[in-house]
Amino acid sequence: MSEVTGSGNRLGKVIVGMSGGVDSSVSALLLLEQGYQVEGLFMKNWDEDDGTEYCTAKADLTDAQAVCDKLGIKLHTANFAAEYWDNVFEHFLEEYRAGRTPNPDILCNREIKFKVFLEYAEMLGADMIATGHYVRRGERDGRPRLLKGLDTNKDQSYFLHAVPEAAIARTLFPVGELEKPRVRELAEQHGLATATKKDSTGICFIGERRFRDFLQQYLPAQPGRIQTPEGDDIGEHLGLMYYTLGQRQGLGIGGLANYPDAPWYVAGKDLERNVLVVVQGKHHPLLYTNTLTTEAMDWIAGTPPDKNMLATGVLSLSAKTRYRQADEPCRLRLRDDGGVDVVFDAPQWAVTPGQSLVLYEDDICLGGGVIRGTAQQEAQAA
RNA sequence: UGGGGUAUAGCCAAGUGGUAAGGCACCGGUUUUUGGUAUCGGCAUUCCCAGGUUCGAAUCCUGGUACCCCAG
Repeated sequence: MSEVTGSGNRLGKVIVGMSGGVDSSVSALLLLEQGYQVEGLFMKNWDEDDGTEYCTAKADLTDAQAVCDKLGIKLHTANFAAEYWDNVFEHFLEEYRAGRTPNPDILCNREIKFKVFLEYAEMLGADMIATGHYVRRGERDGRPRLLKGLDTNKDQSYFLHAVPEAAIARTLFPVGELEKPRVRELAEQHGLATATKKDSTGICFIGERRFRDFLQQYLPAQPGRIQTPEGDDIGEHLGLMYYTLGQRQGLGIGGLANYPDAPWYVAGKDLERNVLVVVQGKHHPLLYTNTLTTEAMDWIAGTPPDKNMLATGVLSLSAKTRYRQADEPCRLRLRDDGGVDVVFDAPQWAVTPGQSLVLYEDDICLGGGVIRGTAQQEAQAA
């Protein structure tokens, strides 16, 4: 364990995005030990009149401040709520209105943390920024690459796949080199207030909440029928936008006289008829597909892999269709509109439009794109 | 108002004299920087109602009530 040097200007000034959690706390600690000139910045990007949320944001700021005090570094604060609303949340709602299931945190990283925050940090004189993400920055052919975190259980590259190379080049990810238990251990050893704080979940900056109730504040209910693919009417839904493919909870479908005992899962949305299509059993065939198409891709390198290399299959590509899912081997074809057609070796469960397909070549995250649909889904729609 | 059948938790449903299975739903915890998934736990002092038989009844008997089916 190197000792805290404090002085170091030779490595430059780094501003760490401090969330009030243990990961960003330890990131700041590690950078200090490595000899950087470190400052923190706490972002508040969601203005909520709701009392409880206000309190957790306030508690997070208090924690971030406590850690900075302990480390002897300055903490800046910033409010990017306007940018968050315009560049993340509006799009989030638009996707839901279209019946899809967006991942706002991916946009939040591209638009806020690695854009607005980066620019703001540079304005404050930073040479680099840092975050508490579990990813690593590597290099290939002299260019920076986004790599999975060393702790594969915590890897967060899925959320950063849309961040461009130029931003990756200016960011440090100290905890990406560590296993999570080690991060907590370091926080403990250095007496950081966040050492045993529970990991936060829920939409970044918005937090945990009853999701359907939250959406209902922005998207009015539009009740309709719940039906099986055969057309049997077995229940009522509150509005197609409140459900997502593969969802089990919240359907309210109890035991039915002429059906087996298995639970029901959402398999599709018929926007025309406002019907939620459900199937029974986790392994119903309608929940599986091995092909999908995406919207225009975000390639971290700025350009897609070489067409010939894709065609010959020399690249061993894998991809996931949602966070915390094993990468699955696949092949892909580039389309002229910037999207890709993907074929997985094995069928994938509940591939969901609006979520992102993220591509990997071993540990290297190549980029990804929003899932438009599967061949099966398009056939159903037609 | 002749015959037959069924009444067990929000729903489906086992149990036919020995002290209420199971599943789904729902609620809570865990996992998780999206949504979702998964996982663990909770969930009928009581079996349509009222009497009776019995050491003991959801289970047997009697009388009601409700619903279903077939005959009208």
